[in-house]
Amino acid sequence: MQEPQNPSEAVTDAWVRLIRGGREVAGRIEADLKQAGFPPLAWYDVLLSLKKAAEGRRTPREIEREVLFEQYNLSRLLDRMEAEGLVRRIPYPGDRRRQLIEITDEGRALQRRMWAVYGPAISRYVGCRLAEGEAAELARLLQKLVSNET
Amino acid sequence: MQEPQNPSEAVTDAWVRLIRGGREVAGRIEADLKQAGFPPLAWYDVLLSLKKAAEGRRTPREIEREVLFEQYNLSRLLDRMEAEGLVRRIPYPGDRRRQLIEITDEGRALQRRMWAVYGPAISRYVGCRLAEGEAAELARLLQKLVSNET
DNA sequence: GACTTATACATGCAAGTGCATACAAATATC
DNA sequence: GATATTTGTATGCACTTGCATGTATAAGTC
Repeated sequence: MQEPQNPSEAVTDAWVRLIRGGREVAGRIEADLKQAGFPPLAWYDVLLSLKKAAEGRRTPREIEREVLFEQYNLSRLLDRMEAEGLVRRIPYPGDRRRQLIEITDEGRALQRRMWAVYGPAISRYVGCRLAEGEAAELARLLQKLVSNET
Repeated sequence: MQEPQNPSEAVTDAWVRLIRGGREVAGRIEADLKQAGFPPLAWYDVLLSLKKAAEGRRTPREIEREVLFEQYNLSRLLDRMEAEGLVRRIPYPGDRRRQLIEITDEGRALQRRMWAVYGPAISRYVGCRLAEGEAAELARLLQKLVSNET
């Protein structure tokens, strides 16, 4: 593999816009959620991850990997979510180190109510600004950034 | 303007990858910087913003807008950077509410030393994964997300 | 020119995060 | 099967961030 040199202008530009754009759009969407009285996106990510899982259960490790959370960070987020009755920690059969996080009915309900704000926000701040083909192309290019090399 | 509906799958996908990809790549780059003993990217952003400015000076407001920082956040970041001798606060002529932030020689030096790590990191984690045209296309698409509408 | 409003920056306090490390159970090693 | 290593999760502490608000100066209004 080629030793890394200084990046071209196009590459630097893409990188800067990736960060700035991501922050900008995330900020707008988070603002919509907050204004509607909802918790941050991280909560939604966890709820959705659990909802998609079989029986609404996942280990913390699985959630971490899916939503790119630090272990200690997720641990405390789950504390808060459990305190709100959105998830429940249950023992992992056959391994007492582990645990399963299970989404509650209340958690499912919150996920649905958040989507009613979140979905339209994605449309407003992303969908409305890109043609369908552009969105697909953007997704494809971003995909290339996260493959497992280097 | 169209009332926002639920986003298409391509749009949602682009959004999710934007956030996840941005976090992932930023994490890798920050890790390289930290490992080299440097402060976080936010510091670099401020230093570069000042360096590009005429006489190495900008008001906090200008910096905020360029790097998308919260006001209170930048205020405290500048405290830390000033404590490290990287920038200096000087009075703004004709308006005693404002101030000018000026980069010091030490600040310029740090920016250069950080670039020696940062530039190659951008190459490694972005440049190496995209053809030149793809990088340009990515930049173009991301650009569309931050124009001033809605 | 007194009074209100707006702008620029700072700050107390609560909440979140990073880092290192602790703790506990499981697995590997001998 | 005792000991060391690894894996999964939690936590103390320092630092950072968000929110609300404070302070000071400038600009607008009458």
